[in-house]
Amino acid sequence: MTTTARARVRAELTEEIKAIARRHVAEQGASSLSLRAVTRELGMVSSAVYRYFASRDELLTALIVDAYNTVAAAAEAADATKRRSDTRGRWIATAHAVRDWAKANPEEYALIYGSPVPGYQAPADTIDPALRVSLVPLRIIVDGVANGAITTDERIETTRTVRDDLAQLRSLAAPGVPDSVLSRGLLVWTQVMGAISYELFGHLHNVVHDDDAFFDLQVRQAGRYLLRGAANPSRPARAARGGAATPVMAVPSTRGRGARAAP
Amino acid sequence: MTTTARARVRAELTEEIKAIARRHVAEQGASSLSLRAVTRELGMVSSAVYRYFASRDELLTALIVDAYNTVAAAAEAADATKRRSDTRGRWIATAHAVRDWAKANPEEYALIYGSPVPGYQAPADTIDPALRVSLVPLRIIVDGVANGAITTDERIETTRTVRDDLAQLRSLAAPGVPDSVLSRGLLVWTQVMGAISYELFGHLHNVVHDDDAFFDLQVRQAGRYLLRGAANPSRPARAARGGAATPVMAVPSTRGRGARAAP
DNA sequence: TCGAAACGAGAGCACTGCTCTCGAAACCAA
DNA sequence: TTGGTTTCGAGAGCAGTGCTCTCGTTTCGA
Repeated sequence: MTTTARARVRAELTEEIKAIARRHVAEQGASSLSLRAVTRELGMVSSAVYRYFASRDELLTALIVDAYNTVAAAAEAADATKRRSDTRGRWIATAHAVRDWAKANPEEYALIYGSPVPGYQAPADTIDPALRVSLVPLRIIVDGVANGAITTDERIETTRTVRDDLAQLRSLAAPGVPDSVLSRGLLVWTQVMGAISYELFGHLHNVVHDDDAFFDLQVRQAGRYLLRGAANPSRPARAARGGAATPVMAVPSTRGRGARAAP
Repeated sequence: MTTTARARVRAELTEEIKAIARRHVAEQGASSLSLRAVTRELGMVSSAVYRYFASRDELLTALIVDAYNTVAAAAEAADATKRRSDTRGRWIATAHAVRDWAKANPEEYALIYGSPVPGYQAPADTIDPALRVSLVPLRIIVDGVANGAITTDERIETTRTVRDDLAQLRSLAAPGVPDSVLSRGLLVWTQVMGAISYELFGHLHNVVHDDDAFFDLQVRQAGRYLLRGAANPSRPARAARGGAATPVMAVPSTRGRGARAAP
């Protein structure tokens, strides 16, 4: 209403600067983003951009915030395609959505989940959007525990400090989720992000060739673990129920036989 | 023997350049590494460094190779402190060693496991040292399968292409390890790296405060999964056959009750 | 011993982020 | 409508960067 013409054109120009910068980042990476190149493309002179962003880092921060929000939106949308009670389906869909976004926007992914570009400071503006992404898997876990899809019989040992951390996280975003499941959830989530980073940053080159199918396998395997936890040690590979701990060294050793095909 | 004086001083100077560059990277990050600053500290003029490294990227590549080798050495040393049959202990020690190195050398960790700094090319010189790191957990898994510490009864479904990838990896570095365990191993390893990256890059700020204890918890939890796989679905939460399992839906729903302490 | 190779110094190019100044335009209140 | 204030873009300039090229000097190897 009371938006003056100047304010409107300012908002538009700010958005335009971000759009061009985003394209440059997507094309050549964040480290080689040049303010001068952006303003050149806008027909402006380099000093003019400082009316809109105080520094190059501030522009990058704006891009980071946008990136967090778009990947969060993608995750939320994928999550919403499944029935709320379909814990496994929601998990798989969310993980794939994040990876798909990452593969479509690798430089933006690197911008937010790779090494921090400037020094080490994470500006306060970025923590809320960053949190928004993590809330998706957390909600899935909350629902999964509530409807029984996630088993809660696992027991963990840890320090008082970690239990406090988990309690705080529970009170903020994961009501009803016991420590063991909360820790398991963080575990599988960091696994998803680690797998995406490993793939995108080339650490699986020449090892995995069918990236799509491999990620799908990993996400399903991790999902199974998320829902059920680790197998009980007192019921080991042996068929025995009578206790029977794992028979260490009872399996024929395959050491020293060199490379050999396996099942 | 036949090393001329010139060759010797050249090797020394090359090493000195790398040392100074490494210090600069550790202090201010890789993105702000300046060749001119390095040569200035050496008392040389900027153009002289090009007699030793063809470009800034080539210097960074040398640092990357060194970083891979030092973290690999740290992992190998930690692995060697445990008995070979102690699969769980070796796993935990190796994971902690990598994290300890990462925390002691965060910028170098970011250099090799963060977003690739230059464009996307991973020079051929870096793939062998990078592989060296991954061989440590692979050896642990090979030994664990051989001596029965790792259960092999899990079954996975995936494509022919992924099975081929796994078979190739098995023939190269993991003899005797079935697909399911190999995939599980890659899963927990990417989890470890994901957890380290998450912590180092600040994604757990204000969520986890006792980083050390939390990482230890996660590594132990992941280690349990690595050894045993996920719990069996065919023996579900129902209180089937003597084995005290989780009663699905028999637990009072905690949704909507807000924050509540959990076991 | 002598030609060739390697080396360091220096100047220079094109580029960067960022600061400062200055005149014009837009805003808002009297 | 007028006049003071704020906002804006342009331009020049500073310090810094990676990298190239040239030019004497030093060292090597036949």
